[in-house]
Amino acid sequence: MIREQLKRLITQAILDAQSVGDLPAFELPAFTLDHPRQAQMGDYAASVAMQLARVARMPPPQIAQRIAKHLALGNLATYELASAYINLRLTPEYLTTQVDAILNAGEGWGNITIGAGQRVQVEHGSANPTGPLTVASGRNVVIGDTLANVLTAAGYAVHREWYVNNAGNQIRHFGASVYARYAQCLGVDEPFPEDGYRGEYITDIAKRMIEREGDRYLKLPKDEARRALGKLGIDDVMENVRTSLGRVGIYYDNFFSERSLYESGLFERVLPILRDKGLLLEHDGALWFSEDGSPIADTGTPIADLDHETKSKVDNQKSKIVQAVVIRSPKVIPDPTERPTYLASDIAYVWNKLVERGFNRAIYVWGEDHQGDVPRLMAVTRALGLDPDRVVLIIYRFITLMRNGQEVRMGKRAGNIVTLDDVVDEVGADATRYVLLSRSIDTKLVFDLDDVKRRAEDNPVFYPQYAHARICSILRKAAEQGSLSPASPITPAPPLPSSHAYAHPSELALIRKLLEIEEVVEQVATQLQPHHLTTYAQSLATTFNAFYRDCHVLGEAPEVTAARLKLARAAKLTLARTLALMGMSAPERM
RNA sequence: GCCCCAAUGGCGCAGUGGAUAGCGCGUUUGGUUGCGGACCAAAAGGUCGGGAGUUCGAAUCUCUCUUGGGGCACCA
Repeated sequence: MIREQLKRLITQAILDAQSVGDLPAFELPAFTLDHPRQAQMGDYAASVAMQLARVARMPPPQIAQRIAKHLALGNLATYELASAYINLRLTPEYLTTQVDAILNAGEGWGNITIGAGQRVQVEHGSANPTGPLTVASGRNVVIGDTLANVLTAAGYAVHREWYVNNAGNQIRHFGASVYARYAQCLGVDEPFPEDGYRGEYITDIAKRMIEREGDRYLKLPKDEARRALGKLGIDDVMENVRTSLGRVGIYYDNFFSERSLYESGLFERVLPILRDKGLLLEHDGALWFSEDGSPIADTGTPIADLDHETKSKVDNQKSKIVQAVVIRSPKVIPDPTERPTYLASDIAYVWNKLVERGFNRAIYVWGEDHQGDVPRLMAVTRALGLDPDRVVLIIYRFITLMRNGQEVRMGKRAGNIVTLDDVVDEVGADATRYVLLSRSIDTKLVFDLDDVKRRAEDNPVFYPQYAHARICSILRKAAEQGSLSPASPITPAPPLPSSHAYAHPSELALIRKLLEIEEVVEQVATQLQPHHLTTYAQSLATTFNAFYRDCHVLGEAPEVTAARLKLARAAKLTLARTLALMGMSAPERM
């Protein structure tokens, strides 16, 4: 990356200055290279001279001068001193060579290597398999999928996983609900369970069961029938979920069964690790996890677990001491063959991720309702002797869906859900993904269906796609005129003769913007904030449109047209890559 | 009560400890005898919620207060 190259050159200049005595000896602190606010100040600005004032015991401008004196930038960039700032400007010659570099990189353009092949798992989605994929889960899967795309581009070996919560109370209620509808559809007067799922899709599932299996479950003992139909129901739901995910371009490497944590005996193998450390406590017939092994008071009333202590002011959430969380209790789950509690699964699952499968990092994408579980998972991870830094929790805020100026209320139990399919039907997959990505995960997102549809003309959702289609149109026209072989829209052309270096400010601005994609990939991969992609896509399209306005491509002198066609192709490639990272299509026409 | 998140032009939001805080929508005024007007330009619009602190330098870090959202069950 260019920024890293420039940083290395500055570091070298400081070392050189020190070795000849222009600067005194000191340990070089970490420093940054920023983009100056004003373009006229250059492409990058180093404020390192100010940082060094104390250790070098010199006025910052003088330090800047002495660093600059040793700066060996070659033809990469030029520098200017502005007080203590060292401003660097990439040269047109260098920028010109980068257009070829972009086209040569092809589909790999924008990829960086910071991941160094580390194995990272992104677990996302993982909604209870008790109903269709809702638009609320849409934010989860789109965030997770996009991060997975970007981490892949950043050089990580990424594994995409959906955790199927096919155990526990909710599943029991679900099974009972399917059974009730099943019986009712077959004319049996079966009461609907109180904690049941009231959505109509349950009846649909029941009908499909009848079609496939007939009435044979009526002949089984109720408990057995409920369990069996629950299992089949989950399969049915998950199949539909997969179809819905496919419509927004989301695929998984694995669907991981929660139940398998018990069926494989893993849970019973991992639990002794905690027991041996004295972190498991029996109390009132239940089994508890207590991170510091502190005894549980016999209060006679249900123990409110989280009397946390603050271990560190820096990161409360992650380092909280968790004193008591129940792992197994007959009051919660009476059936000893069923999964004990949610935490029990988390214990086995994190072990499975980090030890059995050996991922370097396990990223969990969780909605804000799971925020309270963060300390528990971190505590369990520590207790198992695993490095908590290998567990990364991404907590995103929920979305509010608006239609006709009103908030659409949703609840899976009550059955008034808006599915992701509904939204995709209404506004399309690309717009759905774009909107869900467009805000920081830390802020709540208002998804106004009417907004996205109504203003299809001046809608920011389609702006980058429009720019892409516009480039395609130019390239098509060029092909008709014989300026470009239509068969090879992105194969590299021969390098430009140096006399045709790009010189127009709008050309150079566009190249600079194209090069930024690597920084965006790095930023998203390190901050795990996918909305930077939408910001970049907008500004990339804007920069291209300025080029389009100022620099005519076709009908200029042959060398100029050839050079600008190359630049247009590089812009098309960069737009397409950005859209692909967001999981959006790059249309040739709109 | 404890914990997490948010507060930035009229509205919606970006912003990596660095220079004159940006973008979209909206508003106003303009733009193509040429490649897609789903485009572009200009203008108006800001005490970055209040206060204190750290720092050469704070929208950004710390503390505190205010307001709003979420989480704090032997639920998931």
